[in-house]
Amino acid sequence: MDPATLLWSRSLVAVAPCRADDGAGAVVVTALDGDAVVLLDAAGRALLARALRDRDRVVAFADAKPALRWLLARGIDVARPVCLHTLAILGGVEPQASPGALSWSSSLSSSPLAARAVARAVLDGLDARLARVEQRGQRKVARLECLVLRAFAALEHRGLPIRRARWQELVDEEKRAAAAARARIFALAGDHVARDLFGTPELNLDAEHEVRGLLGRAIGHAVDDSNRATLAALRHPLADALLQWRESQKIVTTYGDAFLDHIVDVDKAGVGRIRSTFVPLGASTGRVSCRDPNLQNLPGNPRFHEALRAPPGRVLVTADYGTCELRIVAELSEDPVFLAAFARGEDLHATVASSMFGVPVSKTQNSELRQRAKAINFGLVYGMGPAALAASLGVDRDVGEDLLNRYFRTFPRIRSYLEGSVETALSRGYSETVLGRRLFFDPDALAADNARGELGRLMKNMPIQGTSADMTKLAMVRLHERLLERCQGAAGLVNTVHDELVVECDAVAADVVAACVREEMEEAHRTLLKRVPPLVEVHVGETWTH
DNA sequence: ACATGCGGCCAC
DNA sequence: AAACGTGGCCGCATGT
Repeated sequence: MDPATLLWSRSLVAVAPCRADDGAGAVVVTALDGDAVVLLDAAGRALLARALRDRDRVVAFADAKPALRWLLARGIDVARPVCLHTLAILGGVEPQASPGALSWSSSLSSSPLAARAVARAVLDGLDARLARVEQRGQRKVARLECLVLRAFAALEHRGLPIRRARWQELVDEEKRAAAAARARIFALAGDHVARDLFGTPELNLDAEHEVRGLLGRAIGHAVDDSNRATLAALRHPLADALLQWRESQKIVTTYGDAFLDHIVDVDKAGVGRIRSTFVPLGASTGRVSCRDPNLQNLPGNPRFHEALRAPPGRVLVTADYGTCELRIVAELSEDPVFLAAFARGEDLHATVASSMFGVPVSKTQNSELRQRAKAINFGLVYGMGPAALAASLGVDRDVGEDLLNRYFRTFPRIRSYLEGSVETALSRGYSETVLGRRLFFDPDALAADNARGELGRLMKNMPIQGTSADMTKLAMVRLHERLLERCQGAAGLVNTVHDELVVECDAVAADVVAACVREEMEEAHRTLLKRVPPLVEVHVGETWTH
């Protein structure tokens, strides 16, 4: 069929990219009544670009994100993608349940013939996948998850800007620090470490059991593990040196050579790009995961964030939802003190402490009480118990228990909300976010005696963490479309870290873009949460700033 | 050469 | 000391 006719006359098409003999690639477009191969020469690209950016045309893919990224690299943007892979996850379709899935879900087919089979399988499978999604009540979630793939494809395509040489310097500094700490360790260890003929210590600091053995010999005190808390509690120079070595070595190994290898396209100003893979449904709660490399756990140290710098004439707009998860708790529990504190823009931790202890509290007045309230606020999101609270505050268990009792006595709505989360999940078999995102539990796990323990914490946490994910993804969809309208390709997302967005744009557009980011994030919040106002903190700078 | 589990640790 | 949620990456050790 004539490609132009097929593309313009159909509101639903399946698209599969493939290699082509000319090397530029091709796209197979399939509708219910025919297919067309579009070669990506200048004319083909123009035709596809016009047809696929049309908001009234749904474009289905086997696995949309890599396909969208492949198309973006060829100047083609898709306004309304649908992703069968995403629908399968939300529909609870096991990978084994769709035989041959691997054969047609690969993002780039080797020939138009293979791509045609993929596109037809997509069209054939779409209704069944949608039915499963509908059956699970995940239609709204599916719509969001499909639309957000467009933003993620663009984010990956653009890449995070980074000053390669500066990052290398920081890693080199850590290499020197690690070597110095290593020398201190072996000096302090003395005869407790065996040495070879040349005096080289025969102990591998990377081997946890060898480190424990050394600690046992040198300090005369056996330890069950060698994690940071244990080493710190030893209060021994050797343990301190080990902690310093671990800290530096972590940077060197995780953010060193392997990380630097991901930097590509370094420009004349020394700014390169990292194009990671984001997995929008990477976490069971609805959160995004990120890999190769993970851009969601970069060192918080400002020196590293300052190495993430836009090219000359460009800036980074960074924005995050302040106290996002506690606002969600306030919304869902309807606790009057929480709601009032957020409505008035108060310091929530101080207000909570003041309510609990009946005395005035601020960052300067009775700040130790504020610290306790903050620890509880932080932990309750995770379904924390008294022991964990005591540990995080460095107090005895019974003190932790008293604190938690006092907390729930002061905020009974929070207790009943959290208990309600568990009851609802146990009776329905799933936990749910504000948008309606569901996490279904294994019936065997629900039937287990300890379902209220480990599973209970997950049931308390999922609606909170998941609603935060709903909000950030909604903001991404809104912002991506807004920036396309406002700035064409000149501004775009370059990272997202759970409750934070990072956008790169021209310096002269910084104020306009910052306002867009704020508005779309606030509007995403208001779409989901009606009782709590949004708090979006926005920064503009040449580097990633907090 | 790959995969898996684990301890440890980075982020939110 | 830790006994709270979600991830990914490192090295080691063990398996195929």
